[in-house]
Amino acid sequence: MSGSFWKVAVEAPLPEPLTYEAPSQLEGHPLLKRGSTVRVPLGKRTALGVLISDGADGEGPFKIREISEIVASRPPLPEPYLQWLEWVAKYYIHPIGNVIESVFPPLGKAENARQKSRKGPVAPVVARIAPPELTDEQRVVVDGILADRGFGAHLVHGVTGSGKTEVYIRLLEDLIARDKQALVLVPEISLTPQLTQRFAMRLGDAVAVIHSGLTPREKTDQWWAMVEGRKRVLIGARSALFCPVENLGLIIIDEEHEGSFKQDEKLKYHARDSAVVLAKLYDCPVVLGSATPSLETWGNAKNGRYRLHEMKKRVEDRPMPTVEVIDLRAERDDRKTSEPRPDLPFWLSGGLHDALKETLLAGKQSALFLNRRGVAQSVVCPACGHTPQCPNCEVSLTLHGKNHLLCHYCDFHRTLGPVCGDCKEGEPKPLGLGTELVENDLLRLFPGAKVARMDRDEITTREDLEAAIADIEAGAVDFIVGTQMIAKGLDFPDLILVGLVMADVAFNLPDFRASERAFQLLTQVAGRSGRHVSDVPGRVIIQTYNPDHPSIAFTRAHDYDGFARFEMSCREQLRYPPFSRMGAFRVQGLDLDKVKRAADALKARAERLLARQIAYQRIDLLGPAPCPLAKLRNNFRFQFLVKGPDAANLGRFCRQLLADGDWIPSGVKISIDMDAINLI
DNA sequence: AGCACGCCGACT
DNA sequence: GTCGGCGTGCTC
Repeated sequence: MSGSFWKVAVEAPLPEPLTYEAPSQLEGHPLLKRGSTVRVPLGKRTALGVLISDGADGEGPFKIREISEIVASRPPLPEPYLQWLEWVAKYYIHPIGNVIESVFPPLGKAENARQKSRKGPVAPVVARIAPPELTDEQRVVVDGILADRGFGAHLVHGVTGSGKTEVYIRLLEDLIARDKQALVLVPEISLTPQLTQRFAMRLGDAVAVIHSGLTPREKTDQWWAMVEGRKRVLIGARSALFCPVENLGLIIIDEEHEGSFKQDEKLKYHARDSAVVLAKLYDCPVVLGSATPSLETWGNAKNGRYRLHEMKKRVEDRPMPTVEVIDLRAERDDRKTSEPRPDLPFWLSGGLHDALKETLLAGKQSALFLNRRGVAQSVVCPACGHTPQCPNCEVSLTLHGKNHLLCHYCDFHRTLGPVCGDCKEGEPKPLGLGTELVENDLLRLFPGAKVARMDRDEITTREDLEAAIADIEAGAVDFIVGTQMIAKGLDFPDLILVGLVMADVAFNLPDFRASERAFQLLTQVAGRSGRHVSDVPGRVIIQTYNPDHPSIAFTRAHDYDGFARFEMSCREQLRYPPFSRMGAFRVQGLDLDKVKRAADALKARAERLLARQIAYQRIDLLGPAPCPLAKLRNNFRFQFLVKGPDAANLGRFCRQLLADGDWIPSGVKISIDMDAINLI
């Protein structure tokens, strides 16, 4: 009595669904249908899977095994959601089984997980407050988006402090009134209590929150609360997209330009782009918000694929901060000639020093931004020029504290001896600077001042972050010194001065997006200043060796449009995204020679494929070349880029290129990163 | 991912 | 002589 055959996406790295047989006692079961979760035997164990389609035939080299059971506790995946998962697997060229398992609740044993967690509530519980009055600009944007409830991608381009969050809240209030559910995606780093509280104060207990600080049990609780419809709005980082809600009516992506929406390991999906596809399948709006949209999104807004909504003013007509640029080259020359200021550390210009002092005396707060942690970038021996390197990665070690050398890419660390390990003569000296050094110098320059350092060394847990924010809000801090961590989302009333210690670090990276990232970073950091003062504008001081760099010039003028126009024309000339799509093949392994040969072989295969099919003639091949970080955790890494005008065509090419992996030598791994953001 | 198989170093 | 290290390979 054989039952029907089913294709099942099993939670294992298998490229295709496997075929199983539904035993006769399952025939007629109401959950024996596409989207249901089942348990199946797989090798010597049992695994979860999702039914994809019936009617498969029993042909093939395998002996077909039976589905063990239907996991009835999990609701079947909604059809549009399942279609989305299939799209994700295909587009990002990732095994369907591994894509499917991302939608399983974090805690495997769903049945046990459905009890309440013992800890306090995960989503903040706060008193509701009355809505503020919308500005004219906000009103226009809200009405514009609400005008059409079907699919539409909307870019809300609003300057920092223009009140994008209030726009989101209004859209969510409307959505809750219509009995729908929404996903709100924010970069993990800005998923602060400050932000979630703002939502909770207006939307009350409709809000669920998922972030990396939660235990699996807590995440699972939030997951079920959304899936069962007890909560309406899920706020989370990119992975919140993998919560299969039934009633999806809106997706919001805040700070859509953020690179962290792209996952760069395992399933290398872009949460923003995937969200647009998900919204399309659910026929609902998706809202992308940013003060500095990615050029990909800007291109889509300009060519009419996305609707553009502009907010050019800060709320309550607060002024944009003034931006001053200090040329560090001139500053260095000054120190040789006119009255030298030996009291100042090398990284601090007289102008920035005076501004810091002034702000301190006025009882206000300043923030100094530098995207490098540690005391120094590295150390160098003055006698022989030797710089200690990480033995596992091709990078120099960073100095932390007095004598700790740390690799920022793997967990290698060692103590720095008093004499150079190479020539045994020189005494190693710090080279460059990091947040720790800035902090130390500030404490020396302004005795008694309170300095809060915010970087990954100082802030490791959510509690640390909450404590730091509370300190700053309470006015117990005079200076904030931080990395990226302070660039995004934070909103402090007394913060009126922002200094960028060395802007150059951002745009000297070997990446075609370096200028874009530098502009975004500068603008976002600058936007932290003076958000709550209506009379005097906040102040931003940028120290740089390249005052004429376009990223700086346009930041100074608060001119996003100008920057976008400039950068778009560069991209167009070089046929870089958004004027093309790009996929990055990464070839890695422990044996340099083997890896190199595999990378060359991959290119040879690509060339053959290109020559064989006319449809691929406009695809460019770049490389293979060693990755900018050519050795990481002992793995040698090569990169091979493919570029083409059409996403679907390029995708087909890449899938075909990876179709049979038989030729890949053992010990070498090849992966593909579609629409790669991180080319490092 | 698991889970096995398989072939080389230090231990009762 | 075995215990066990984790490299390699397979799963309907």
